[in-house]
Amino acid sequence: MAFDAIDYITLLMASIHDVARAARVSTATVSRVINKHASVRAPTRERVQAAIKALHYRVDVSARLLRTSQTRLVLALVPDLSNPYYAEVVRGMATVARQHDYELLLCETMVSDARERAYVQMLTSRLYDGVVCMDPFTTQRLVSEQVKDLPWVACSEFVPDDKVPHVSIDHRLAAMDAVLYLLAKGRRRIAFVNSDEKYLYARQRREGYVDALRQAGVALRGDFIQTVGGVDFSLGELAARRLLALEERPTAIVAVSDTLAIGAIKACTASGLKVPQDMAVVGFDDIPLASIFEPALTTIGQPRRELGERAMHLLLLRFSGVNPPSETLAHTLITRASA
Amino acid sequence: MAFDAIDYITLLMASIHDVARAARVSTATVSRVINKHASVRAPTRERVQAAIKALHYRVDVSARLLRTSQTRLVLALVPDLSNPYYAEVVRGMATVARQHDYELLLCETMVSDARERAYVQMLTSRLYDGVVCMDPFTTQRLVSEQVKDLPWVACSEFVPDDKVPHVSIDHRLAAMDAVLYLLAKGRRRIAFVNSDEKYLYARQRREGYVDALRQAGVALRGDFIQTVGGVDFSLGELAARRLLALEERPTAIVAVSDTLAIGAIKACTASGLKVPQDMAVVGFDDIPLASIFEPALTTIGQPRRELGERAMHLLLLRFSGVNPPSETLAHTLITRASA
DNA sequence: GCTAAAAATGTAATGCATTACATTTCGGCA
DNA sequence: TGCCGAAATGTAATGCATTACATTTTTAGC
Repeated sequence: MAFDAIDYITLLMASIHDVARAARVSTATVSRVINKHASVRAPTRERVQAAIKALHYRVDVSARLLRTSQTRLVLALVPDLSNPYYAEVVRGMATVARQHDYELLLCETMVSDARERAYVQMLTSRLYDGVVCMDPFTTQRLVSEQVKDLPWVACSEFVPDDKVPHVSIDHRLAAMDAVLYLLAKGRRRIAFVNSDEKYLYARQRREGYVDALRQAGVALRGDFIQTVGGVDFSLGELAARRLLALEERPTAIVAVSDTLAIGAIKACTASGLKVPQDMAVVGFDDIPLASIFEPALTTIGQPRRELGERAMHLLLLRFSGVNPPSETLAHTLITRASA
Repeated sequence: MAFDAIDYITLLMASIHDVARAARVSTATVSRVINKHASVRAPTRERVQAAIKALHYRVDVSARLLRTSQTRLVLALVPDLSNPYYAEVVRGMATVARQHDYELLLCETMVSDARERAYVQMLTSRLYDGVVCMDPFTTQRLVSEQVKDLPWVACSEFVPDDKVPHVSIDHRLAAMDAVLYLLAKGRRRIAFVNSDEKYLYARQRREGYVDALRQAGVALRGDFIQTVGGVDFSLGELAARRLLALEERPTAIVAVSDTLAIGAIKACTASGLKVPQDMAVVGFDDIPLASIFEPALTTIGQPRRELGERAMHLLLLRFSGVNPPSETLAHTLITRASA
């Protein structure tokens, strides 16, 4: 590629002054053209637009930002992109954001630890007009202490009793529903596969599991609760293997995510058990795979897209100075083959 | 919460001047403390840090940016987050980026169409020091014409013969390997399930499929190529159903993604076929699910993490003014139960 | 205790777009 | 043709951190 005139100009990154000079107007007029103010005459506007084009001019967001302190950028903090749960939630957020001329950016937060400084730096950079946080509530509590002046809403995970608005299902009730369903099907020996109690959902679902059993008068067994620290398929397998190694095996498993449930099913069938006959399995989230897997997964469906949409709506409300109430959306028990 | 002094200050968003005044130093000294210059005496530094803390001061990135034109932010353009392929690639990018003090942000680009303006605006905002693009090459071509002055590398997808550095596997060869493997297993009637040829990988893999059959002297059949426009499980099912409806059914399927392959298997078993006996299926990408699914998926593995890592390395090289050569990484055929 | 060199700190220009307010130009009407 | 109000355009201040260069303070050596 030759080093021609256009490249040269591009290299210099034309400013609004260059455009103004080229179009023989003032910077104010250029700014008016850029921001579509009505009071610019057509010939002037055209001259300016031609200059913008010729010079490859683009607004420098940082300079604009310096005056308007608005980026129309929203940040979504997603703990783990390999968890298919988040994809649809994020899509809900992005859709609503774009309807209102905001752009959604994502940051995967759990990639490495000991990044708290970078994390806080990012949030205090004033580069984003707001944040939707899906991080574990344990993290949220820490971070929100340090980040005071940024419109902030929580989605799925939230600090209970906090003034930060959030959108979520009722995790405790959802887990109860799963357990009650299994009880209704005649299962008594119900195990619980949990991910990591740094997540509120994990804590509350465990509580729901415990409460449901208690209500039904079924004795709790500590070794029926397997907490494996994540939601990978392999961790589901691990949990199931442990459960199968017990003297008295469970006959049903509630897992806090579909991926764990699928891993568990895999381990069960691998050791010759039939699902659901020998082992009923209920998952959580109704990820796309849940209906495809064999056996198709009975699961607690979350309105994932809606969760994202509502979360973004709450954030937009915060932008306009309102402090909206939190919302609890309805979950659904989706019965398929696995239980 | 009471409207106390600290809230008030926070509301006003203290600037470097406020800190300077509070610490009885100049703004230059505050700046030096912030940026960890050596030449500030300990007592001064402490005074400044105390003031920063007391005033809840945070650097305004847009102002800093205005002078330094560096954000240490890198943008990754990801077409589709629900495709599990990308999660690991992105993780590779993020890891390398953070090692070099860059933060990786993601933008899901295929959420809605007719967004090209927003897209270009985002890329010309000068808010990012560089971009790693995984968008379909058809899009890349269009966009890169409009975005001239941003360090740019491509990952997996790329515009052939372009000067933009990229990292990818050899898609054509990979598809050939899949087909050759099936041929070696004695299958002749091999179908191909494709996603969307706006992706280079789709085009090149189809070419590989065609070339492999041609080399083996197997006649091509147009109806054995099913292009379904995406990689959802359900599209895989759709493609398989179409193939099964043919007078002369294929006995093997190569799908351009594991999700399509799994959908196809599902459709096959649903109509009573046994995989791999009646229908051998080979997928692409070796997503986590591939080894968990029943039957476990034979697939072409991509070094996903490494693709991301290398792509970010290329971008970092671009930052230092180098125009590095593109890289082709090795794929692997991973044989499991499905073929 | 004095001086020169080094270290610490300060001054002020700079980057770029926005916008309140000031000025010029235009169109319409007498 | 001349004048007025409206429309169009221009002027210049502003936001905030960085940094070259200038100035002050400290330190070391004698």
